[in-house]
Amino acid sequence: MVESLTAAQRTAVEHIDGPLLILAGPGSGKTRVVTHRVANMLSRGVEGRSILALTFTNKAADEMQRRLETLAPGASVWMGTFHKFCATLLRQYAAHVGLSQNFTIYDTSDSFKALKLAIETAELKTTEFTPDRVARGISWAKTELITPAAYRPALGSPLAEAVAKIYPGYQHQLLASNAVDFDDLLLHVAILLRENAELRATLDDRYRYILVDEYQDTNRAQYAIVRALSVDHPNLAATGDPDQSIYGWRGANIKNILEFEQDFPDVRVVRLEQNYRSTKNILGVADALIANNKRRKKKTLFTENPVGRPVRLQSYLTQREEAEGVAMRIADGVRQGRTPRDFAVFYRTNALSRAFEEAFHEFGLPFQIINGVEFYQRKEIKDVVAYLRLLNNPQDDVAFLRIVNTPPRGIGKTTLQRLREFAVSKQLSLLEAASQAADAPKLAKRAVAALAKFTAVMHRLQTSCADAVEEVVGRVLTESGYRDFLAESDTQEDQERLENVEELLTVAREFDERNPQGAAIEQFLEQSSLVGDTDVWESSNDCVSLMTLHGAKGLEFPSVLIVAVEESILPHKRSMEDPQQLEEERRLFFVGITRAKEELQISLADNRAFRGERYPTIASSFLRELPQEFMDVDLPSAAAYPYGDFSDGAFSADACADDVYVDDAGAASDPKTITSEVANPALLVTTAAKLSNASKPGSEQNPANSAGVSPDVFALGMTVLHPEYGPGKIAALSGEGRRRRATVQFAAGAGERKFMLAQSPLRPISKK
DNA sequence: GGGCACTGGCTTTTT
DNA sequence: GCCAGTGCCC
Repeated sequence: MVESLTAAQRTAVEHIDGPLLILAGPGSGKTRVVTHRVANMLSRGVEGRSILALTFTNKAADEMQRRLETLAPGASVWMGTFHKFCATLLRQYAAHVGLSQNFTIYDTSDSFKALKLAIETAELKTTEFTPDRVARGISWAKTELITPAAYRPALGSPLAEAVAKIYPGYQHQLLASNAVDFDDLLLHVAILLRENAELRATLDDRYRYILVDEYQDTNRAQYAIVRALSVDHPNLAATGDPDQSIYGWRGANIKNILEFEQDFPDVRVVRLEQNYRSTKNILGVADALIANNKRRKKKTLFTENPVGRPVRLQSYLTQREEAEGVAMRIADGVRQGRTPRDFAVFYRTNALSRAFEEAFHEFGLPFQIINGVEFYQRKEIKDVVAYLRLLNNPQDDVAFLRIVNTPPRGIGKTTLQRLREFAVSKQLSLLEAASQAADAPKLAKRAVAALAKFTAVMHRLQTSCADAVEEVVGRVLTESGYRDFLAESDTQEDQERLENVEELLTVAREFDERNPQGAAIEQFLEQSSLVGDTDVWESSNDCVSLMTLHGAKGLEFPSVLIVAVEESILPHKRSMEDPQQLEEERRLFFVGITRAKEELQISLADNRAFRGERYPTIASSFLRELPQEFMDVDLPSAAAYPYGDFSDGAFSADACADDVYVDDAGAASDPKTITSEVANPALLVTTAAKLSNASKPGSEQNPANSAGVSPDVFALGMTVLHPEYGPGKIAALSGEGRRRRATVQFAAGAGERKFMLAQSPLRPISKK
């Protein structure tokens, strides 16, 4: 097996003891090297159980596992995400940090609720800062390994002061609920290792060989964990690529990889620079782009692959045309012998996916959205899972509050308010408090009875906890009344919810099949909180994949289309000010480009709807960093203003490398760059004005819809005509002017629909 | 106590 | 455009 490797790859594969840093460019066969290395270690007598392979995503872990399985069938090497590893460890040592072994893992929205509870309990006012920002502050502290006790607000930062006030209460709330948030999984373990020398030594010895994938994405907590396990046995192999560091926003510290060599002086560094994935054109574009970053380790990417087709840069008039154009390209490709799964569409934010979904529907192209609204995030699924959580961990207050009145049992705000007061005063969990509700002062008889009903449900369910998960879920659905509640509803939404809930039964069954020895609900819950449903994504589905650029990391496709490459989308608005964040945006683009094996199209639209309104766009400043020698540029529309000089070859990376962060005035002084024209405010204004005139008939004050009717004309009870749904009656109205909305009840089976009147094709056919 | 309608606020990316 | 929180009415 070793023969098929290059010299650099072989060096990495044959390295066993001592620290190793593999700097692996995109498509350089990193996973192959890592798995071969593990196989090599095993064949040299290293025990599987002493090897620990940590990844950042489940996807990466699965892929590694799969590839290792073909090289060394049956090897039992621990592979998984940091979070999963920490969860497993923490279950063993829960008592050390004040948890019980059956603790719950809160996802972001659960944590958010816990935070609000903490704020309420402490009767703190957070008028100044939204819980959202406080949550981020706490999360940041946790990834920096700062405990509530150690937290010191930065001087002169009101937000930090708010965090300082709330953080201890939040952490108390979590511990009282026997729960952890995502950051806690790492934090608790890192602290545990720091403060318990004996345990640290034991684990260091247990996991003698550690591999960390995507090392550039590790945060301080992860770094601390890995370091703590590599003191006596510093056999740490880190793989990564600083150019693909795209998680700085959640605390990833690119320094960890940039300074690896200082951390481990005897490290062997291997550079994998040959790319086996992409064509010369694609790689050329990627390489030129990333050369604009200053904070990096220089790498020379090269490939022996064919030149391939030029990279296309394509503009469209509207986002709709972009979506249709992309769909059409893919449909063409399929006609010429490709298959849908060869294609992927990448966008910066999930919100951009909609236009493509619609266009793909229209063209009859099968597609799947990776990490859209995840299954486990859906309300109905979270509801049912909350029952399981409360069964598994009766202290889980967030779960309690979620389901105590779901389905409705006549338990309202006031009741819960009083119940909470009672619980706090008696130091009880909410479920305990509920079962002693009769003793609570201020609680009405009716409320006590309603609570008793709920606790009775939970007690009945408790008796069957040990059964197969599918059975438990089934009983939850029946006993709780949730299934009947959904089944009796006649809205279509609830019917879909019912289907999803039934789907959860399938998920549970599959889980049972995989864990025949009757693994507890606990594992099922852990899976549901730590593993998204990305596993569903398999190349087995012959679908076009739609995903964010972040989601694309680690994947590859024969043909890639990156869309909406526009200023304030890529780079994102929030990242444009700060040079470091801007570099991260560039890396994100780089990651997207380097996913492509054979074909790449980069596109943008001249105007785009945002929050329901149209805006003219500005081409991404990154585009001018792409060398046109590798490209085929098609910018047909008049509004392609930023590209006036494209054909002059003003786009070499060097020409622009230094003024990436320069403000408008600075860039405008150079007439040869794109920004020079983008930055011309006058030009922009003209374009904007032209566009809004073209796209909005009628004046700003008196907008008319596509049927030429002003929104003001519509009135409650009026009969209206829709070209597709036919006649209907206006059931509700709200808003004013452009934002005026109507709910229309249609006669012919179209049901009830909502419209923005100014954009709808509705027209009145009779007054009242 | 529950349901509905309206307003306002916000939208990056994910374990 | 969407959701969540709020306030109002039954």
